[in-house]
Amino acid sequence: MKLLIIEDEIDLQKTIEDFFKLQNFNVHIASNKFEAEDLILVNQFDILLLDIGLPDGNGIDLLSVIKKNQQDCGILIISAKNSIDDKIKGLDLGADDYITKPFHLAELNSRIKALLRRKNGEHNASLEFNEIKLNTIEFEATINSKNLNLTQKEYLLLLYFISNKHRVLTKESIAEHLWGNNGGYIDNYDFIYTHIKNLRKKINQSGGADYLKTIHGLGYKYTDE
Amino acid sequence: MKLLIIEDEIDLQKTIEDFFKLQNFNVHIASNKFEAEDLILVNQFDILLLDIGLPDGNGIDLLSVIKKNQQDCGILIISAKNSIDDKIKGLDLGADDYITKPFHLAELNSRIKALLRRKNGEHNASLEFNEIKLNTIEFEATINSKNLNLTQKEYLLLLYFISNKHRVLTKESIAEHLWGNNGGYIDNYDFIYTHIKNLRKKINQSGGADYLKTIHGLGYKYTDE
DNA sequence: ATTTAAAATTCAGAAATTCTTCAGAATTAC
DNA sequence: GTAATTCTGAAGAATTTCTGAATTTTAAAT
Repeated sequence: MKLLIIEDEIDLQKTIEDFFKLQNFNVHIASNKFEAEDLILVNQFDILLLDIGLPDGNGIDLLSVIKKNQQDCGILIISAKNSIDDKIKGLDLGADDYITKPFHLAELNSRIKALLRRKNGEHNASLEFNEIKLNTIEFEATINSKNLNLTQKEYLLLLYFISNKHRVLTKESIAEHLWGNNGGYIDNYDFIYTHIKNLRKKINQSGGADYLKTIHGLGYKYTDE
Repeated sequence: MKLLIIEDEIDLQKTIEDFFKLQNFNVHIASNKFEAEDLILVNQFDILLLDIGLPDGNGIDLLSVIKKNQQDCGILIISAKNSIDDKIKGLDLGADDYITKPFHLAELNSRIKALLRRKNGEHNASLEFNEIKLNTIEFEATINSKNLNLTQKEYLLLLYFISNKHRVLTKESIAEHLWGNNGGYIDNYDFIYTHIKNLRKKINQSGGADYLKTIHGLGYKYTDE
């Protein structure tokens, strides 16, 4: 899960970063509009935390850039003042939720979780594919209700495949999603090969079918066609 | 993917060239405005890397030539640090992104990838011709929604034909498009024959008609006339 | 702080797939 | 009919992917 924090207060930045890194989020940080725009143009995020009060101008201006360059990104606005104006403006311009400073991490957390739930709920009804089910709360994968005992990377891999079933995922995009390698050039895919191999083996040993297909020269696809 | 590098520093030129050739880009080079204009008038590029500081004048002048002669080309400007950053960014010169020297290849790479993503996102209608469909995102060709299972070269070949249907494509231009043989002399077309043969066979075995005609002495044409 | 176990990554060789080359056959143009 | 061009199947080369094992990293427990 890729998260961008746009926030100028270093302390708050760090607190939020640590908190979500603990939950295995792939966390990126921008301290001002300029840095933020740079990252937004180049990366795809799942969640965007946007503080309105930035040193180089009102963060609301960023919303148009975000909307133009982010496909399916949940946007949560942070504002210092309890300014109704900003709230309306922000939600109007496409933000998904709104939280005022100061706030407890717990609240931020539950709002983000709710956002993710809504986002996934929309067009990802249940994370399951034939006999395989993913429990996204417990980070657990089961096959005919038998636990697959996946490691973290294996779980993330399977999650990525199942939430993009029937689509070819290139090794580059897999690397980007699982390792946060942001469009960077990779010359060695050995670790992907290994994790794919191990994932396939576990699925197989639990009686799952060979849904994880290799598309030679491109990447992989999870499908039953 | 056809890339033009307009850059006078030989070292940088070479570094970028090697890097993108590794990724199967079809890389062209110009060391000054004069050379660049020559290439721009004759070729269509997907990505144009333009260094502003050229020996024979400010590269910004080239933008009008580019705009006039390039259909759908992503433009990435390279500029020396602190020179005219703000002007470039502020002025609407028609470039899509810019990067300041010195930069890491990884950053250049991710900016170019992002540019391509944005560019493709705009108009990604799937190409089709009668019963054959090309999904340009998944690099997949289907015939009556049955996957043709093409290899990369076969797919690229079919893509080239279908995006130029009813037109005769010479072996020279096919070689240039698929192998990046830029105007170089070719004395052996065996590999084209072989790929054409294999492509025809796969289309045939999936029930497609013989749309890929040989124009003896000239090349090939994809048509139903 | 040390130890221990699990997970992630790297490595080297094997296997599979794709690409290119080749030689001979078929087709076309003159 | 002859020469040039195109087609074809098969072999060789190159590239990509797979695999088991070794190594390093990480996290947990003492």
